[in-house]
Amino acid sequence: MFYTVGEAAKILGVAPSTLRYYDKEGLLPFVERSESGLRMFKESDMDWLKLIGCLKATGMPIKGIRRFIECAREGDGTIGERLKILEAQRESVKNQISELERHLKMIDYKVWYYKTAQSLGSTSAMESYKTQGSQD
Amino acid sequence: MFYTVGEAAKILGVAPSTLRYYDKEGLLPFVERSESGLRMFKESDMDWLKLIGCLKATGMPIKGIRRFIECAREGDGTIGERLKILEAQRESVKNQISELERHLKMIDYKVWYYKTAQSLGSTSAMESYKTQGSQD
DNA sequence: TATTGACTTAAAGTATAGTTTAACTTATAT
DNA sequence: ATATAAGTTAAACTATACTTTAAGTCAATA
Repeated sequence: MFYTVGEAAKILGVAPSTLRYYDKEGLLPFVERSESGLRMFKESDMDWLKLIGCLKATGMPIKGIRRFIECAREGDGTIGERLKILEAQRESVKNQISELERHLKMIDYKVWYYKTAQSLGSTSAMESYKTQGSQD
Repeated sequence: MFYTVGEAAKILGVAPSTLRYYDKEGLLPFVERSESGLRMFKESDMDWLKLIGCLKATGMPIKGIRRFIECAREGDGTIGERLKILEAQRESVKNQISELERHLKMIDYKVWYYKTAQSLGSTSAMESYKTQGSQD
C-alpha cells in the first residue's frame, strides 16, 4: 500500500536523499508519515513525483515547482494560475527543443567537417571547404 | 580588426566576466593579448566562441569543452578524438530532444486537464476523466 | 531479544558555472 | 594633462541542486 523513501526512490530512479531534499524544500507536502515519523509514499504521491520529475527535467527550478504544488493544495481557486504555469512551461519546452535542433545542425556540420578532414588526413586540407563559422 | 573583451561579450550576448572565466578555465587559449596584456578577440576567435556556446548550450561541461579545444591545438593527430567527441555530443542532443518531446506530451496533457477543469469549475469534477498519471 | 539495515534530522560539504569585489593599469576623450 | 570608462588579476562570493555526515531511532529477522 505504501512505499518507504528508499522504495520510492528506487522506483523513480533517484537517491533517497533527493526525495528528502525535495520534501525539505516543500515539494512533497502530500506525503504522509507513520506514527513514528517515517515517510509513507502512496501511489498518488508517485504520480506527483513523476510530474515533479517532468517539470524539473524541463528546467523548472525547485521554487517554481513548489509554487505549483502550493497552488494545487490551495484548491480550485488556483486552477487559472496552475494553467498559466503549465502553458508557460510548454512554451519553454518548445523553445528548448528549437534551440537544441538549431545547435544540432551546427554539430552535424562539424561532424561532417571532421569526417572529411579525417579522410583527407588534415584540417588544413579543408581550406577550400571553409565558409562561415568553420574552424578546426 | 580586434574586439576587446567587452565588445566580444556584447556581440555574443554574455557578460565580460564570463569570457574571462572561460579564459581562466582554458577555453580560450587562442585569444591573443596586446603588449599591455589586454585580450584581443579576432573574427576566428568569435567563431570558436560560437562553437563553445553551442557545446555549452547542449550540456557539455566546461572540462569537456576544454578537452575539445586542447585537441584542436594539438593538431591533426586528434581529428579522430574530436570526431568522437562531436558524435557523442550529437547523440546526446538527439536524446535530449527525445526526452523533451516526451515531457512535452505530459505537459500537454496537463494543460488539457486544467483547461477542462477550468471550464468545469473544479478539479474534482474531473474524476471521470482520470486515468494513469493524472492528479490535480 | 539482539542485531542489522533502513529510517529520521540538522548541518556541513560538493559540484558547476559563473559573478562580484578590490586593487590596480590602460585607453580614450576633452 | 587628466578624468573616466574599461581593461587586468586573484580571491571571495553566489546560486542551484543535491550529497554526505553525524547522531540517533525504527523495523524486520535470526
